[in-house]
Amino acid sequence: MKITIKKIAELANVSRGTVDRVLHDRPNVTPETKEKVLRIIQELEYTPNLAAKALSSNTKCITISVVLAPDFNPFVAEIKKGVADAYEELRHFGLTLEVEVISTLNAEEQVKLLSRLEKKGVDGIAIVPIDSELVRDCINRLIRKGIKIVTFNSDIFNTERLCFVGQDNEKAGRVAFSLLENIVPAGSQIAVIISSLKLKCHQSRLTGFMAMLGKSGACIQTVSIDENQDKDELSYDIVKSYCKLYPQLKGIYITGGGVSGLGRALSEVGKARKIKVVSHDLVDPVISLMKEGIINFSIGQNPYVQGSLPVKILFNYIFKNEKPDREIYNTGVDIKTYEAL
Amino acid sequence: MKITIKKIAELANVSRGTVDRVLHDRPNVTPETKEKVLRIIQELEYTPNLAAKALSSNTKCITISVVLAPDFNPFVAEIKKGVADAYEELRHFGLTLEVEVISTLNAEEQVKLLSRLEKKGVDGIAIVPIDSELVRDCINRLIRKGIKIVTFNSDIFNTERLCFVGQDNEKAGRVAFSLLENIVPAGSQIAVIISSLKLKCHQSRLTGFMAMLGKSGACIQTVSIDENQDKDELSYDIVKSYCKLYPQLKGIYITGGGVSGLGRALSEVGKARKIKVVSHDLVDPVISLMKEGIINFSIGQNPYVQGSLPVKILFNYIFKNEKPDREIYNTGVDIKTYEAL
DNA sequence: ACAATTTATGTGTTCGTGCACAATAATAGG
DNA sequence: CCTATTATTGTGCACGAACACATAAATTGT
Repeated sequence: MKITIKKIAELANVSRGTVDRVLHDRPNVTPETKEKVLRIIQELEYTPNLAAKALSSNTKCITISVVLAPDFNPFVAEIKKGVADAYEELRHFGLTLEVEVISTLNAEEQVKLLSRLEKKGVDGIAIVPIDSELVRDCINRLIRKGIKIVTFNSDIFNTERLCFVGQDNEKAGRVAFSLLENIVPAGSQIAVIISSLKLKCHQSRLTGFMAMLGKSGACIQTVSIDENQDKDELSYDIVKSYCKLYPQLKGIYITGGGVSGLGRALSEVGKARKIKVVSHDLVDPVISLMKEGIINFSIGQNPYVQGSLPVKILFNYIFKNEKPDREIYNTGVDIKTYEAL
Repeated sequence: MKITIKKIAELANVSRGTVDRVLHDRPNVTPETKEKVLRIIQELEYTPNLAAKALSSNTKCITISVVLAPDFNPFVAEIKKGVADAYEELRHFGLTLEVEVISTLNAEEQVKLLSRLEKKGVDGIAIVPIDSELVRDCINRLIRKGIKIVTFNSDIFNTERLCFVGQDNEKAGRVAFSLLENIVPAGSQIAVIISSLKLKCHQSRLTGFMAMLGKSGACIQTVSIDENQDKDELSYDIVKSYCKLYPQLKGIYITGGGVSGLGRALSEVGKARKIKVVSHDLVDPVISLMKEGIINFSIGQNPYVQGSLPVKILFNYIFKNEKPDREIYNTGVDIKTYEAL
């Protein structure tokens, strides 16, 4: 049995127009009428027919922009695929989509782009925000203007963004630990190279990793934690010094970039494939090193979903008025070996 | 710029009705008219507005049935979630969905169910087919009657099913090898327990696994391959004899069920956590054993996609007349540790 | 009390397709 | 040549929601 506006109107002894006004919370309806209609709507569990909705309001399409930096590369392809699929699914409902790619990780440029989108009058934005005051203020301004914003891949705090779609970094850290624990002998010494202790996502990875260490039965020991700022040169130096300081070192967990430097150092000191390595993401240097067997596992974060879900969330909110049911949507913690790519 | 049937009609100097006839390949259009209209359609890259399409033809909805056996359990929840999400996405286009659960792996019952669906007049069926002549014949009969069928999770050969959605088992086998190679010392002896050498999917897993052995640089050796018919008792006996015959055994790859028996045997001979184990799927006994550390990795196969994709494929074919672009859709080879669940 | 407003409610039309039916053109049969 | 038949083409309406506009009821001011 199909519930339509017309049917509700009949049951409530009012016209279609009145039901429409109630549904859209428009003025000029007496409280009693409104309540009566609302009750019937709830009783019959009315849900609007999206096809009809799209058809009738297709003159004024929804516009959603996806903003992403093209730097983290093999990633971006998957993100774009996710965005494209979501669009294909939703365009029939009157969604217009624009993908804006900024070529730098520059906060000013991102703000400039956001301001342009604001002027253009987009309804929603999915963005990988750069964590800076400039961007934060800009995002909050757009949100106050009624533009809906979802962050993905990397979050930005103190904003009223709808929600965030990205990895559960603590879980990723726990998984990294369990992988290392599996591939090194019991009691082994392992070390951690973290991008920056200041960055939330890397902090979380470390937190998750260390939490596992604290558990009973943990059979490896962490001997050192160093920052490499995602830099190959720093990784290189750090790994070289590790090999000197800890000749018994059996594993390294590297939370971010700079894997090439690590690979070079390990090869030079003849420890490649002897010291086991767990890294993150499936960027090109990681894939190469996995192929060579120098990196044993890398933890992926499902860029496809990071592309598709924000678009869907924005659409559901703007078009269907369905609020996202949580503030953080975690994409997978995907364990990858070279063969599993 | 939006291309509609009306616009095409104007450009071709014909009526909407004629364009409609051309679009649906209906009779009574002169070849010249048809060609003219077809040319314009192609030139303007007309794509029908799905919303309008759904709206106009929502009296005669498409009906798709999903048939699955509830045996492989935690799985089924995810499959159902996938089905539900696909439905939620497509119901606005006039899709009706029915999920039929058969409680046995009995071929006759499955045939009975299929015949019922046939009489009922469903448009499409997504099914985990039981590999038997009975089912094969039945499926082919329904297909000849015009019912579209997609298989998932497990395929059935010599049928004209639209396509199959399931795991790439050879890849899974390769991944299993790489996991074992990572977690046992170089040169270790490992053994394989396969469900049945007669079942295609398990064969493929073994093929993938052995292919890796053949590669240069493979640093483990396989000492034994045995069938356990998914039975715990057989696993138990096999593992016990392994431990006796190969005191140096360091790893086991088990391609199917019967993991509990394996776990029991390992514990009894004091080899639990000493012999590393890679298994398949995330059924309850596997999860328990992963928690205990007895199974180190299990390879999942993305039941969510196995639920959602067949529904989408059927819908696209029946509603939009879009043929699937391949015959086999591989769902992921998901490496799982207990922490990554 | 009556016109001018404001507030509440009702109606008609639009979106793009699909399909039933109406109208016209072409052909066949006598 | 005219009618019966068939092939071809054209038109109207329905689907369900949104919105502009039309009407009716209630309120205000004088």
